[in-house]
Amino acid sequence: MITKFQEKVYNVVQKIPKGKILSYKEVAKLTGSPRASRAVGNALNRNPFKEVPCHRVIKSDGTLGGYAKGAKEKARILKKEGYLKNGL
DNA sequence: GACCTGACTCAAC
DNA sequence: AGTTGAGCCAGGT
Repeated sequence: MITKFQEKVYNVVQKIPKGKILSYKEVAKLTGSPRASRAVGNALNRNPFKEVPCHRVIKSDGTLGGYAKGAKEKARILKKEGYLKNGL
C-alpha cells in the first residue's frame, strides 16, 4: 500500500539522474515538506519501486546514511555511479 | 486517535 | 570534531 506522500517521494527520487545525488532533506523539500527527511527515509526504506534509485539519496552531511539492502551495497552502487570513488 | 519507530537534521556540549 | 538531545514527518500497531 502506498500513500500520496510516498508517491511523491518515489516520483522525485526516480527523477534523479545518474551521477546526481540528493539528500533526504532535498527530497523532503521537493515533496513539499522540507522537514520530512525522516518520512522520506521511511518511504525509501519501504520503497516498492525497484526503478527508484533510493541509493542516490544520502544524508546532508554527505554520508550515505542507510540502505534497505545494506549501506555497503549502497556505497558500492554510488561508486559505480561515479559519485564515490574506488579509493584510488 | 495516541504511542512508537525510523535510511534524518540541527544545535549544543 | 565526535557524541548527545530535542524536533519534525509519516506509517503501523
